[in-house]
Amino acid sequence: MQERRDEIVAAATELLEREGADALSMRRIAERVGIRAASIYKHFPSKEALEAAIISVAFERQAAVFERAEHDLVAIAEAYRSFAREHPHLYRLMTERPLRRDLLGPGAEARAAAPLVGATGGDADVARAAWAFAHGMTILELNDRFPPGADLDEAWARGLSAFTRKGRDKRDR
Amino acid sequence: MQERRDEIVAAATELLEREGADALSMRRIAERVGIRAASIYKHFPSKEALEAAIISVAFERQAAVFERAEHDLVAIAEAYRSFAREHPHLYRLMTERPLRRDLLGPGAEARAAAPLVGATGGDADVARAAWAFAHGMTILELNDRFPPGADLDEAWARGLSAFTRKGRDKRDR
DNA sequence: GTCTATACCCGGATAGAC
DNA sequence: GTCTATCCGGGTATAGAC
Repeated sequence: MQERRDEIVAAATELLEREGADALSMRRIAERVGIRAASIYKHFPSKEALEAAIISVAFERQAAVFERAEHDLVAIAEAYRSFAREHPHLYRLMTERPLRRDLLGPGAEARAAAPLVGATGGDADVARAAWAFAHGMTILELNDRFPPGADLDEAWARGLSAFTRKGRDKRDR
Repeated sequence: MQERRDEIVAAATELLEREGADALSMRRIAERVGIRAASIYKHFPSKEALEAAIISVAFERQAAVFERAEHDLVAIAEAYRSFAREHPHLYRLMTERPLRRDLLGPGAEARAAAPLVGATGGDADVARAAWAFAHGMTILELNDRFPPGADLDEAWARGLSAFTRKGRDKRDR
């Protein structure tokens, strides 16, 4: 009977994506499933555990998307940005707090990260820098922090060129 | 009698820095000032307005720090990271939500941003990319998102070199 | 400009019956 | 595994006296 568990995670994810983190209460989640809030505790020990399940599924979805852009840093960056724009509340839940890794599905985080590591030639420092850039652009855009007229495509291009051989050649030519 | 107003902002900032965003309630703030929560509404129309005042002061503090690192991107980046590590909860308040610019002190945001724009030679796209990188590194570090052994100094160096002439020369040599 | 009192709403979580 | 009932806590904000 893991089906009910999955159903709760799916309902919670949909609620989060539609209405944001403030709407993600045990009562609202239960309402969507058609049960009472207390019953969720038969499937998850705490709200935190349920959130970790939401995040685990989201990592797997991300991994599936990133793998399709295999080994191309620019394509991965585009997929990263698109995922966040399509699921802004989910993306925030995934990134804006420390991760409860002990509650995540095993390997989920690593699977989501693998394509980027591959695309940066296995250099972990460069991969981290590239991720930081991508996350920074993404979250600042979601939070409306750039000025209204800002050309974000151009800012992305300027930043990404730092992490690609081709980009450096082009800029320094 | 703006003194009381300033006193409230100072008390709220201290409370935020010590105990984090969850502790920042009108009741807790008032307690620190030695008044009742209801009295705060004689000085601020809403909690949001009080938060905006906290952020305005924080921008001015940031501006003062960044100006000391004038025109040197690496020095500004170091100051940026240091500010966030010294005031993590304040930094989160400043960055993790859309800004209520209509409630901020005039020019505060621009003064904090000016040193970075200057250091990137006035190229707004590069300045935005550099800011995104710095924010991404900073917030991911604050949220413990990098692996335990990660060499963040090195990741910072790799990313920053993208935005400096010197860095590019060195890497491509 | 501060107080008391309160309206009004929400949250996570547990006990115990069925 | 679901329910009802409840505990216990918290929050922003307002009314009206002083």
